[in-house]
Amino acid sequence: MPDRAIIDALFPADLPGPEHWEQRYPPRQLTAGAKVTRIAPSPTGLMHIGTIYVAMIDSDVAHRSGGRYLVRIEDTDQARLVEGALDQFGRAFSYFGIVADEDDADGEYGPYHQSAREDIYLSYARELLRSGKAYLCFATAEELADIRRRQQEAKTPTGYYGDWAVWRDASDADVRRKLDQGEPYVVRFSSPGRTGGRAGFADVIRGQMSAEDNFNDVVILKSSANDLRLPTYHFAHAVDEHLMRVNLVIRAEEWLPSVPLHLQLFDALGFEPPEFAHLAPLMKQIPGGKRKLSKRKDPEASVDYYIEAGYPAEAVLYYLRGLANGRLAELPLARALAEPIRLEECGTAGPLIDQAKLEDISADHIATLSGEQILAAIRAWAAEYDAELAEILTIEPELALAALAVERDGVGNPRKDLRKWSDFRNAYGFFFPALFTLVGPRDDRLGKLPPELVRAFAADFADGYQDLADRQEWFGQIRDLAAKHGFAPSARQYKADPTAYPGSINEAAQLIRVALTGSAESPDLASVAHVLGRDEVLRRVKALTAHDS
RNA sequence: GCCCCCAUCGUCUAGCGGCCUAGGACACCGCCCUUUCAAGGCGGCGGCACGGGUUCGAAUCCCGUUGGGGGCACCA
Repeated sequence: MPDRAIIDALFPADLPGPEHWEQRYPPRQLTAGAKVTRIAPSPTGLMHIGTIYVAMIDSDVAHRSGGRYLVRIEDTDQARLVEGALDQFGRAFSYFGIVADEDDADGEYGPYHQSAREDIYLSYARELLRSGKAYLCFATAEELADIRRRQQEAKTPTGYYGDWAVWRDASDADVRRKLDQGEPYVVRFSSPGRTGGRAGFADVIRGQMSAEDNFNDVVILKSSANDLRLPTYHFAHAVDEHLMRVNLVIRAEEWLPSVPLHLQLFDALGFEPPEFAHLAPLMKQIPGGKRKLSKRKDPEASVDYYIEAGYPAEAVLYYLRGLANGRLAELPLARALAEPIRLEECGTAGPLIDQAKLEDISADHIATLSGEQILAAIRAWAAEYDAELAEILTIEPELALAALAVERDGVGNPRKDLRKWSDFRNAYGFFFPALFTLVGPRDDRLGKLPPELVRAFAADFADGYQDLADRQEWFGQIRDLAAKHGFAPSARQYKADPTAYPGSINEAAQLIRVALTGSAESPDLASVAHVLGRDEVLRRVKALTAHDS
């Protein structure tokens, strides 16, 4: 046991002991079986879609059980903090409607960001030091690098343990000398584990597990040279879960190997460990294999990717829930969102994120929405990501509604041409004169039709154009003109003798389609024409009669 | 190098000893519908990684091999 005076001198004299924190954060009064869960993002960059995935599960499991779900910000790595990350977290959670019961804004067990919990960590670190369960380590970065190199050469496990852990049993005199010289130190956990030992533990998803026990004397308190004496993840994890009275830790599988260490930490601290549930990580397909979705390499790993593209939150959530519990993927969206997620049903193999599947889900979902709902969502999206569109929609909401009504209102099989809000500009932008560029007779989109024919056809069309209500009658205008200008009455007849016609009725219709929509693909032409109105139709068709300047 | 996790169509999965000739969804292909597209309808392609066991019987249980993923930081 080290000299207590040495240890106490390292901490503020008025630093409270553990009993203070125990009182300050008493056990929660919850019904039996209530789960307290937490999401613990680190503000070192944009939020990962996996964080939403886990948060959604955390929140669902907590609320189903009558428990609490909280957000804890893990900002112990002060060097890697990214400006604005916290704001982005807020936007991301709110976009997906994942609301915390407790966070920095509201909660009895805070502060909920670790950089404000220094005293708490210090208090428990001192306790471990006093009882000899932790020790001061003065090894420099160079010395540690050297140890690692030699271990790798000797093909022995890397780490600070056994004979390598020279400061573990250092004498008080040696420690005092270093301290007197003003050398910075870290606090290391004195692991009770030994090489070759085994550790068993239960995982809610995977059942009984067994792994090599931890024998590494990990750092629990970072360098004394830092302004803030902050803990490493492992130590903060043990202290925070206990004091926040979290009883179920749901996290990604990458943490599985450190469970033995965490269990040792909980035990050394005298804490009851929480239950663990380790989720399979979200993966990405790459040539020749798959790997964990990486924020650095994969744009679709970031939550912002989905928000900026304008995928409806419900669609993304539905997709994610299906990934968590396959059972939910078979259910209709509304039911799947209402059904509980069951940890026992979570898969153990990392699923690949399938963009095509998400888009299919999203298109199906948007097709169930009314024009008003779609417009409201697009306006909210555009306000943030497409200022020009936002302004146009503000000026002409009626036009937007009329455009969205085409093949949507009153039909059994609504159009599925919107997979995300950013698709709107492409699919419906042509309805708005401000977003439409007139098409001339030589435009590539008209195909191979000779410009003279295009001009003549368009002139004739404009001449006799009537804004007929009946779709068949409206289209009759094209049919009649097509016959007059020598187009084949059907694609079949045209195919039978392609040299006899400039094209078929298809090409004739396409001519008007391109003029009206600027695209070879569009909703029903007659409906489009009605929404556009007679004047706008004529303006666009007459542009086809223009002569080269 | 050491440790851990995982393994059913291209993808997500159902399956938890006989109901499996392995079911569904997405993707893909074909046909139908059709003035284009998006849909929709119908059909098709396509899988238990491999090798040993256990058993009357294995996708399902056990062992091994291979393959994939992750961990071994004063990052989380």
